[in-house]
Parts: sequence; structure tokens; C-alpha cells
Amino acid sequence: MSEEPVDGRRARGAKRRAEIIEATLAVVLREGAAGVTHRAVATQAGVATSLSIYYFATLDDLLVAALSSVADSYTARIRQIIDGPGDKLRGLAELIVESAGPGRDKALAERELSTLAARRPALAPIARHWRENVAALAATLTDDPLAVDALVAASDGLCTAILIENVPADTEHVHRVLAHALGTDR
Amino acid sequence: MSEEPVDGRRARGAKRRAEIIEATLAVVLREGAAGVTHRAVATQAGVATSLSIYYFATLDDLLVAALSSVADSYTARIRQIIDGPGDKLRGLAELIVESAGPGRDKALAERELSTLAARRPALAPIARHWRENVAALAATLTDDPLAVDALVAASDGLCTAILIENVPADTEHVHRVLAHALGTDR
DNA sequence: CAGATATTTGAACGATAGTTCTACTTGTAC
DNA sequence: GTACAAGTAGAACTATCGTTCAAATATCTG
Repeated sequence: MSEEPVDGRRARGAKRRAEIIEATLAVVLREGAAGVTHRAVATQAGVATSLSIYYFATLDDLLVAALSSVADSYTARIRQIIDGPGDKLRGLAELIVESAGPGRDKALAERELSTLAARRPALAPIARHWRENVAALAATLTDDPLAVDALVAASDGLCTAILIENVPADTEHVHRVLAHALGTDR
Repeated sequence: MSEEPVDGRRARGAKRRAEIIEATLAVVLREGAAGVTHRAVATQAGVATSLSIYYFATLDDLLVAALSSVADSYTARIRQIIDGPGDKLRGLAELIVESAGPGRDKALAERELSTLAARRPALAPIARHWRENVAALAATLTDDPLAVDALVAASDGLCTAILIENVPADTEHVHRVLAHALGTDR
């Protein structure tokens, strides 16, 4: 991982950069992707506006960094479910249901940035991660590629539904829908 | 329907209003929801900026109108599939696959506005229409509520996948995935 | 120490946004 | 015709945006 003789200036700079990414994510969570401006991010991070531009020449760079952060977070969660014990499908259902509660902001940020990906090619590869991860989880449950695709699509659709309905979601129900889409319960 | 003694001024105004809505949609298709400004819409419609504000006090009003227009369009398509002859599931698959080709802009507009709905309550009821329509279609194919939910979720997820992947979609494959999610093929 | 490099700031510029206001045109009612 | 209401245009105000830039600070090199 680390090999460079650590330049104090660059180390400090990398830290600032990380802080700015974090601040960007905070802005996305609070105001949505449309609220991401250099000024808003800089204010959130407590630095000068020009510093945000110093590290991220364009807003796209900021958005890519923020989406990567969220995507990495979800990737870690799914890997945890895949590698851990217990019912993986239920773990996925629980993760999805989180979008209705404490994880709503994060899920919303992921969706907003993913939607942005349709128009900004730089975001597209990152936006694909979520579905690839779900596909990997599905692959541990079935060998049928059609079942994998159906589960991935259903997961995505359930997230959408939960975000738009904006009502408490039922883990049991989500689990049943996922199982039905997967088709292994019949 | 019509009962008022038609005031020439108001009739002309209603026409203008419709033109502005259409212009808003054109802007969303071309630049995305983020590109919707009173100025951009007015320019697109060929009217003064202040006129856009005269009819739509806030940008939200414009977005609601645009989303309603797109949602109505999809509602009509699905009703057509439900009421028409032929395989309804295949009709849905064909509609979804359109999002990869000529209907990409429209599908993208629908997704952008739906995403916006998560933060702007005024858009939420309209954003639900698509899923309600798919549910109605599903209800003609099965009595199992779980199968309905799975099909609705899968349809949504497939649209997402197609929009983000941005590659030609295969109707046959989409149809198979939908059938698998529905679960009636087993 | 001095000099070079990296980071950070604050002010400023130009562009564009939403909004307001006044004047003008068009249509209705009398 | 006049009086009034709805619609329309264009200029102007204020705010905020991305961006630039010179100066200041911090760190490393020797």
C-alpha cells in the first residue's frame, strides 16, 4: 500500500482531499446531487472555495469521488453478506429495507448519482458496481443466469419502490419478493 | 369537459401554458432535469422569461408538469398493451427495451424526475404511476400478489440496467427475465 | 539559513440564475 | 367608443455560480 517516503505537504493534502470528498457526500445527502457546488462543498469542509477547485478541477470529479465513496460502502456491505454466515438472501433483504430508514439518505445519494451516470460517462462504471455485487450474491444461490438477472433487477426495483413510497418497509415481504424473483422457492 | 364560455384570452393562455410544458419536457430530454431553468424553458418555447414565471411560479411546478406529461405517455402505452391483443408480457418487454433506443431520452427523463420525487413530495404521486400501471398489467397475468410485486420490481430494475449500461437491449432476454420474475413459466 | 515545491487563502471577474417591475398588447364587458 | 382584465415583453435587480490569480503559508531539500 504505502511506499512513498511521506511528504508532509502531500500527506496533509491527501487528508484535505479526503475531507473534501466527505464534505461532498454530506452535501449530496443533505441537498441532493443538484446541490453540489464548489462553494457549498468548500463551506461544508470549512476550506476556501478555491481549494475545492485545486483538488477537483470540475464538479464531475467531485461527483465521481462521492459516488465512489457510497458505492464502496455498499460493496463492503454486500461482501460482508456474501462471506458471512446466515441466509444471504435475507441479508440482502435487510440491506434493501435499510433504505427506508437510517440508510435512506445514503441510498438516495446512490440513486441520484447513478441517475447522473446515465448522462455523465465518467460515473457509469462506478454506478454498475451495486448490480455487479448483487449478481455476485445471486451467483452463490443459483446457477441459472436468468435467476441471477431477475434477482438483480428485482433488488434494484425494490430499492426504487422503497425510496419513492417513503414508508417503512417490511423485511419479510422484501425477502419473499426476492425469493420469488429468484425462483428457487418453487 | 368544457363548460366555460371560452374567454379568448384564457384560451390563448392555456395554449401558451401547454407550449411551455412541452418546452420544459424538451429541455429535460436534452439536458436533464438539472437543465430546467425558467430562462432555458422560455427560450425553448420562444417566449419571455417572465412568462414562464407567470404560469409556473416555481421550478417545481414546471417539473411536476413535465413529469406528468411523461408519466401520462407511459400510462397510455401500458394501457394499450393491457387492452390490446397479443402477449402482454412481451409487450412490456418491448416497451422496456425501447429505453435502450429511441425511447432513451424519455425513459431518462422519467427516471430523473422520479428520483427528484424522493426529495420533492409534489412529484411523488406522479412518480408512482409507472409502477401502478405495471402492477395492473401483472394483475392480468397472475393472481399471486408476490408475483405482481416481483414483476414490478424486475421491470424497474431492468429499466435501470438498460439506462446505465447504455447498450442495445435484447427483447428476448428481457422477456425471459420478466417471465422468470413473474414465475409463471415454472 | 536560502530556495524550491505544495498547499491554502481571499478577493475579484464574468456569466447566469430567479425574481420583480413597469409598460404594452390583446380580448372582454358595457 | 371607454373601462377593465388577462396575457406578454423586456429591462433591471440581486444572488450565486465557476473560475482565475496573486499573495501567503507550510514543508521539504540542501
